[in-house]
Amino acid sequence: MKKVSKIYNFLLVEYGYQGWWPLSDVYRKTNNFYHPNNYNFPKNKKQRFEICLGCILTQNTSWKNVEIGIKNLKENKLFKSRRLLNYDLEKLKELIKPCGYYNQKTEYIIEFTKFYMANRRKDFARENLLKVKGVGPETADSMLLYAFKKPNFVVDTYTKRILLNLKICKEEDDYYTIQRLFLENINIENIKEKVNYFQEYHALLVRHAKKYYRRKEDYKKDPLINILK
DNA sequence: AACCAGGACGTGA
DNA sequence: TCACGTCATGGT
Repeated sequence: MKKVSKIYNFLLVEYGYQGWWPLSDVYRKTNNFYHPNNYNFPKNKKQRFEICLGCILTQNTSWKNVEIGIKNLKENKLFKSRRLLNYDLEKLKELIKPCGYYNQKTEYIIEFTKFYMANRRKDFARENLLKVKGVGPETADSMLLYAFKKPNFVVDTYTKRILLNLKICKEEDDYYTIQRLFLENINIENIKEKVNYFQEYHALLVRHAKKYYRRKEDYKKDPLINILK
């Protein structure tokens, strides 16, 4: 099935490099979170930690909202795990409030940070990440792919919505069925290249979905339908 | 002004 | 396992 690579090629030409994962201090002067066609991130521990927290904060929430929370955290120098754990709980909730679900997310972030500190010298195993309260399959894969550069494919609701519309998957397909579709239809050997590819692919799918998959009446306008014929 | 956003958890069946 | 309710702010 060459559909997987056909989709990628089309999206890349259509939208260009997306520069994920967005980071608050990439281009400080322009206040731009993105770094298109530069996969050399994270550059340090703070950036890695910021990505992990961002993965939790963006659960079922627009990135615009998350940006506000990220800025709040950054202004208070909270991308250091020990400092975050010692920070006042109610103040922390206030900083995270713009991200929505702020009570849960504050708890999730604290739980994750404890895990993060306890395992900082080891490699984060996916199964262990999933034991952390607030870290599900997508969040775990996002962290592994963007913060730890592991070749995992991130499946979000947009991904399934697109594949359903293109009749590439079925309604009853679960997370891992869809993930396998991508993992098994890529012939890139080099791990580094594979990571870059998966990072870009997921970002492109999100970009594309924002254009054609917010309202149902737009689904049929998706140019990918014709591309795959 | 309703509707939804780069999900995950807890519950009951 | 699985369907369903819940969590919540900010943008369109």
